[in-house]
Amino acid sequence: MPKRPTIVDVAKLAGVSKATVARVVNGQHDIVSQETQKRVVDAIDKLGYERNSIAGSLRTDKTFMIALSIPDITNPFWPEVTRGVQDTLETSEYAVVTVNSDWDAARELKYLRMVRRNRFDGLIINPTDASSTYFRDMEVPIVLLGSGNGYAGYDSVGSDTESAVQIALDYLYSLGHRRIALIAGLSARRKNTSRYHSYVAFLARNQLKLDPELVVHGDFSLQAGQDAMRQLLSLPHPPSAVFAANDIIAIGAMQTAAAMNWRIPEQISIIGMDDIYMASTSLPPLTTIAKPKYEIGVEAARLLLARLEYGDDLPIRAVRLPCELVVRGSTAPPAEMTSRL
Amino acid sequence: MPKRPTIVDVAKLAGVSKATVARVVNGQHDIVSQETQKRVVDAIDKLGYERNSIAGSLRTDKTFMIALSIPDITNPFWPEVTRGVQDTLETSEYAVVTVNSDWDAARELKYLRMVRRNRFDGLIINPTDASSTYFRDMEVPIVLLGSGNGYAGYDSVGSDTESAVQIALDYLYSLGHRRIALIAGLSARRKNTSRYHSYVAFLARNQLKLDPELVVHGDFSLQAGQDAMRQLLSLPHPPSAVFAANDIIAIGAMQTAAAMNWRIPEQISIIGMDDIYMASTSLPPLTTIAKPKYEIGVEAARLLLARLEYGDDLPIRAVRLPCELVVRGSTAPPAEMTSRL
DNA sequence: GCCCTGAATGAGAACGTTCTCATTCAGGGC
DNA sequence: GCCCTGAATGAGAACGTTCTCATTCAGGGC
Repeated sequence: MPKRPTIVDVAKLAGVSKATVARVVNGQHDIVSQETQKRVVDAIDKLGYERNSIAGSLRTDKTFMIALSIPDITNPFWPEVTRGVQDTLETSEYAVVTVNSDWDAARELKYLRMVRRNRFDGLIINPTDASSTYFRDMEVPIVLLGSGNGYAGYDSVGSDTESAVQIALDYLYSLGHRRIALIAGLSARRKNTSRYHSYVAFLARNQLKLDPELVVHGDFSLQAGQDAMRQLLSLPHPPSAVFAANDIIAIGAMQTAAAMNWRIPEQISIIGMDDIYMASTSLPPLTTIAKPKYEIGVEAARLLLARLEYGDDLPIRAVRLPCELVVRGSTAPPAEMTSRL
Repeated sequence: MPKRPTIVDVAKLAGVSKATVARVVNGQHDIVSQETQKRVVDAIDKLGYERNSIAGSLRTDKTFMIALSIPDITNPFWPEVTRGVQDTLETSEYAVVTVNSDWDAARELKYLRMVRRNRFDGLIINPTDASSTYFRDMEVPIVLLGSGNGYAGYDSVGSDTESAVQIALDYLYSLGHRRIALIAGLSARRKNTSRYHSYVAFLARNQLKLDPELVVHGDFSLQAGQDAMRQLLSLPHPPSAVFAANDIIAIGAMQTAAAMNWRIPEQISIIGMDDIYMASTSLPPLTTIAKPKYEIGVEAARLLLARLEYGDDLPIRAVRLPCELVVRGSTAPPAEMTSRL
């Protein structure tokens, strides 16, 4: 395999110094005379020269590589976020290395070390709980995906979950529902507590009584949704509507309802959160709160680009993007409970 | 921001040459005396030295970066393949840059140039039709995702779609179905023609007549599945079962069937292909042919690693992984058509 | 005619590794 | 005591850029 041509080969063929070739390659056209420029370009074409960005990175300490650390690309929430990050960074010539932390602090730490070793220019990360302490030594701009709670000093991008929950619950209320259940995610994690708080606030605002039987906890799985729904529908006085902490739970809940011969939405309304692709393909299609997934990715990339350009001159920003109610087929006004077959 | 320590700083502190530090850092412990080794390790710890892999890459011409080019990470088929690639390459210390070609040859070409410029060590790609000619100048090992037809000279990993289609159709036949429709993908693309051929072969093998009305073409979208199903169910003599070219089409078909008040699977059986996550969350859950997505990614990464290690000494390999029938709730023996409500 | 200015270009160090040779030196054989 | 061997270590070039200064030189002002 013949060696690839370098800037020196081009310089020799064009009869100029490598400094001049570098000027042409890096687009400082104004500084090089027309005539010289042409000679250089011709030589480049003739040799098929391509700039070696590794060598450039060594000199400039800039790699144009960014790491994106997410829990799992296989989880339907993340591909769109990833796509938003990729599309935005690519237009500025950055390449994105996506890694999956699997919510595992040890894996995450391994990737943080990779970021340092490979001299990546920046990091966008949905952090595990443990990572805060490691960030200190990163020496590289970091943008957080998520609330950013517990990570002072970094830009962050998240969605406005609190008001989104209010929108969902208000919608169910406006349909006439008064007995509304909550299937929350794992109570140990902060964001779910926030959903619970929003739920309590909603009840208070509408003078509704909090019925502990209507609040079920579980993780974010299909199974959790199925189990929770079985529990709710077995109550002596079941809810007429269910708000699930995410779409996967909601779809699990719908499966159980269908299996127990409850008709959705005639006998029970269900509303989810996230608006993953599946939400539109379930039967019935799921009413849900759409999180701006792609935009979250775009915005995170923008914050990082700004930080890369201006460094610490910029104030820390915490961007909260609005969510949106998407009404599909899983919600309707409540029916008389007695009409159940 | 203080400059990061280099191998020279370590050498100075440990009182040895940088060659010796390099030997320790690169794990050639046997060559360095115990005593010297300890001094070097202590110095590394004290300074917090971390090897600069950019500088190493310049010298060794090895970047430990791999590019993975897929159509779109947002398409539910690809995240699992991606995960398989990432998990496998990471254990060999490679980082993976995932890019989305969007089936666009110009985008793809842009990424191929990036691979060259950044001196990536290898490429795993699901190629657009146009790319064959560009591969010549890549000077880097390439593994193809897909059939590899039309790209002689490269390793490839795909699934055995032909026999998978036979398995699906045989299953429907074994349930008693004799009037089986095919919703094919775009006929312009080779792999769908292959599905059509398998369908025709199945009919011939079982002495069934080919009814052109039972073959509908479309693209791979939900919409296409919906339209095709409407067409099929409006026939004077509708099919009792439908084989869809992928799960998205199948789910679209189920939605239309439900909207037209056909009961699945009692009145119409539907079978898909791919086994994306959604297939298990639809109502009813979709019977489908599971493609080994994660394994495809793993195998592609393995082929690439082998090629990176042994170069042209290895023969070209075309791996075909078996598919598997996953029976869920969308298929059943055919009912009397007259029992339709 | 001389000097000054600024445009155009070149020389060469530097980035932080790796890797080839060269050098040092202890210990054993005679 | 001398030589040889091999283990341990060091010197310094090289990878291909970028970038700072230095140099060249044409043209204009006086």
